[in-house]
Amino acid sequence: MAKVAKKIKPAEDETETPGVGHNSGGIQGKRLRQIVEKVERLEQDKSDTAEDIKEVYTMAKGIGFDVKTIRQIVKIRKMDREKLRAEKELLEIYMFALDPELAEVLS
Amino acid sequence: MAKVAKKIKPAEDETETPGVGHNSGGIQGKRLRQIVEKVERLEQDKSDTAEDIKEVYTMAKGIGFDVKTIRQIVKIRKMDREKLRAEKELLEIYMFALDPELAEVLS
Amino acid sequence: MAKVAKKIKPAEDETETPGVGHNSGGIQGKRLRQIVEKVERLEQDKSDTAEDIKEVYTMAKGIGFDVKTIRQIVKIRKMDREKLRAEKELLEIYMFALDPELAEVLS
Amino acid sequence: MAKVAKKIKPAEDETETPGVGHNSGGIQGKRLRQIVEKVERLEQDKSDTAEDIKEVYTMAKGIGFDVKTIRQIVKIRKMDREKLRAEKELLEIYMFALDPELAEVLS
DNA sequence: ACCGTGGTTAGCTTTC
DNA sequence: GAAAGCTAACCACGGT
Repeated sequence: MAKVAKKIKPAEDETETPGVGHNSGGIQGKRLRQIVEKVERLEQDKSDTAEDIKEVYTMAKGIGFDVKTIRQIVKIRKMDREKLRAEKELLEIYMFALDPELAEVLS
Repeated sequence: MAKVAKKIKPAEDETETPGVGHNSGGIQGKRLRQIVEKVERLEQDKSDTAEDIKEVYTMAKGIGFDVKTIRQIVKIRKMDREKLRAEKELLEIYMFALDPELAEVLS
Repeated sequence: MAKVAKKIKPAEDETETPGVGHNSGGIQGKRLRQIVEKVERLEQDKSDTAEDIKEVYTMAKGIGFDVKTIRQIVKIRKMDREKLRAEKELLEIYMFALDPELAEVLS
Repeated sequence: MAKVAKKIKPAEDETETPGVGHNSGGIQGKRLRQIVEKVERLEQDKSDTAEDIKEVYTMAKGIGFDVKTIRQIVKIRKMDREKLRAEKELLEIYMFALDPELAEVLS
């Protein structure tokens, strides 16, 4: 179910009643617009970067590399990194189990 | 099976023998590494940006906004933009139909 | 790895031991075959329909219409429908924000 | 580049000048609408069938089968069929090379 | 080179 | 409130 600001109390204080009330043009409406625009800018960045990645692959292909292979390499290296991270995390859990204070210090 | 460099001719010229052959440590190996690392950096950027977006939503939720609503707004605004783009494209197609030369000039 | 039947209990009851075990020729194997064939029939339908769509476009082209234009029109009309749906959804979210109980009644 | 009916001749005969002209409301406009609606109906069929496939998988999952595995099976069987078809085609080519007339009769 | 499809992942929902 | 199931975005692939 959709709650937008479940149980909106009578709203004495503007700063505590955001959401989608009738004061959309007020201070909160401004805030909302800022948030929306911020998200949109970030999503634009994201797809720009995706474009850049595509370009790199296109270039690589242009000089004779096989794109599919490179994708595989990137994927495998990523898996390696994640595996490493997981192992590191496990190590920390062990350390914490053996000596919580020391683990806290080292982290 | 992955073909990495279709034209595996004797390779007299380094610049024409990319791929991941046994000369991985050579000039092409270096080039490949550069490409892979470039892609990895860009993908890191991309997921960093995804993180930022998440943070914005989390923050918005913290000050009382409903995340679902904001997502929906962002989605609709995006659809608006895409629809506009699609209509513009259709218009161009129509113009070509009516007068290809004029359309060419205006584009 | 592919897990086919997580709960591999001793299987006294056929109805609770599906999967692709060694009893492939048994009751469950039969069931599996039915499912696979059902899916295959449906996928056949799907690509048949895709063929039909292609034929319509080919015919349209044959009588002088521009396929790209028609595709664009279809796409825009689809976007219209989706946008309408999205806006309706947003409206509901807003209504919940303003008065959850009333919204519940109206939905 | 977008051509909608490249080089539209002066159009003396309505039946030979479809496309996107200014007579959109006329006989050709009607024809266009029929085509668009036909495509839309077929695309609806297509996604309905896709829905049906999903349902089958959901049901299969419900009785304990692993969906991913079944997908693999369907895919492999499809590849088999295509391979068979390719081999059959190759056989026909051979037969045609050896005895064109006989091949013609058998096809 | 683009479009459409299929598979994967993440977010949202629902249940315990 | 956490865990499981489901929907929808994302991404890589194959065909045209």
